[in-house]
Amino acid sequence: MCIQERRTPDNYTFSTLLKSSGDLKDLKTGEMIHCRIIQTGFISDTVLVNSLMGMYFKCESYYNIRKLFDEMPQRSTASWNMLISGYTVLGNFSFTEDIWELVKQMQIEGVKLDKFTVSSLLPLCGTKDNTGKLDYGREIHCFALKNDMYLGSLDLHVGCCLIDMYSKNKKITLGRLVFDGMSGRNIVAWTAMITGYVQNGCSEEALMLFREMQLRAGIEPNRVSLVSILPACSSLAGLREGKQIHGFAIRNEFNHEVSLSNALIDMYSKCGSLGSARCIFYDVIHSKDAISWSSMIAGYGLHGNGDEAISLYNKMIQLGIKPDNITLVGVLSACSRSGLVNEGFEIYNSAVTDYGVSLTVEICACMVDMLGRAGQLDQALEFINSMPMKPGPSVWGALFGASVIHENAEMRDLASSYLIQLEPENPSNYVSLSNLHASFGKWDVVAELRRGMKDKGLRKSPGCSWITISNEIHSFYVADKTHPCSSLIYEMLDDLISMMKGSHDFPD
DNA sequence: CGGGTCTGAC
Repeated sequence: MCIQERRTPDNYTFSTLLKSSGDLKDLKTGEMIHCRIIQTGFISDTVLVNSLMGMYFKCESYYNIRKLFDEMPQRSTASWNMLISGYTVLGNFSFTEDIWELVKQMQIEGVKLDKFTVSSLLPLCGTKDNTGKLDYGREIHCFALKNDMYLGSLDLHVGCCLIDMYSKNKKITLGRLVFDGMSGRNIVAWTAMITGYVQNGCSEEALMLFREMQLRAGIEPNRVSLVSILPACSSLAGLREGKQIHGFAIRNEFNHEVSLSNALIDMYSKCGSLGSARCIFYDVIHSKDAISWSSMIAGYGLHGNGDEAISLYNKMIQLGIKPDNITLVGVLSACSRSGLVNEGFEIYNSAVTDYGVSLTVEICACMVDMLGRAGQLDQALEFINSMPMKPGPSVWGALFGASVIHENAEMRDLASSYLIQLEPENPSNYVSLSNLHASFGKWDVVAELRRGMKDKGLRKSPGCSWITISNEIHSFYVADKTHPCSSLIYEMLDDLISMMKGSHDFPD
């Protein structure tokens, strides 16, 4: 070996090393570099401390970010952004103060908020559980408008965050406005908009945009965009569209990704093709996750196959995959639909005590539905009274449905009064009650309910079902006689109804 | 020195 030249590392050396150890999530090496930075006296370099915080962020070591932030002599916008990023992962309550107080503090100290700050704050303005902070989101949007983020065109990252924020707050038209105002839209922007439509129940718009992206903008879908669009196919029962996407995924070798397989399992089972769903499920050999199992279990339940759902659930447990609250909803609704009350109760108890599944209002609704459908209305009410949280509309809705089936007027009226109290603006609550009274011939009650709805300006969009037969969509509404084959269809429907009534599995 | 879109539920 020749004589080695010993050089002192400078801030660029450290910065590069920190980036690498962060990307590798190598906390140990990162900490060693941190030591060297202290030893060499670089710890007063603001940019270098920001790099350190970035490394700790990537290594998920958030409390070190706070410590560095508190101890640094000079802070730049990037330092504040790092701290805010830590908050976005940990949530508001893990550090001592409120994040919005922090933003206020930032402004008091005269630190300029930049596009990074804005795109870290926007995701906090739209949570999935509807407790979004739309007002804050709008304010940040204004801030972005007034500052340099709209110079030339809206920064793509900021734009995507805005679309996402508006769609999580159920303001999809505002999201679309942002989308239309963005230039140089890339696949991420298109996918953010498509996802917004899907999450707001606008599946047709989502599919239209997905097509437009490919045909007009010439952008090839990637894995994420395929995963985003598949639920739109599921909710429209669009088997054709779903199969096309599956084909595209195979051609582009996305089909071995778990997330895509999971979305396909769900799509196939909701589009009536349980066999295809099962094929995908058994094809994902190595990397099945809780979502794969949950989707398949729910699929069996959806097709009335309660026993299969239960045995798959047991197999999942045996293999050591931890069920979560959504798995439990799937298996319990399968039990409910197949009348497997005892089995359902057993699963419920073991999930809560053995696997630590935390109770959600959806799980409770499943239990009420299961007990209620089986005619155990008193037990259902007892369950509601023992719930650890406030029973929501889904819970009372389940009790209402069961009381109607089992003709328990007292229970029905109790459930109905809660429903109307909880959701006075939901037309379905009045319509189902009105239809029920109509079936008894109590037209005065019907008239009163209808008048009440009219006074509130409530209208229910009529239920609709449809089927695609050789490229043509045939749709049907209540008492719809407009289809050319109408008389034939009703004839068959009558036959089916009498067959079902003749079966022992039906109560009437 | 830092950022964006993503699958399962009554």
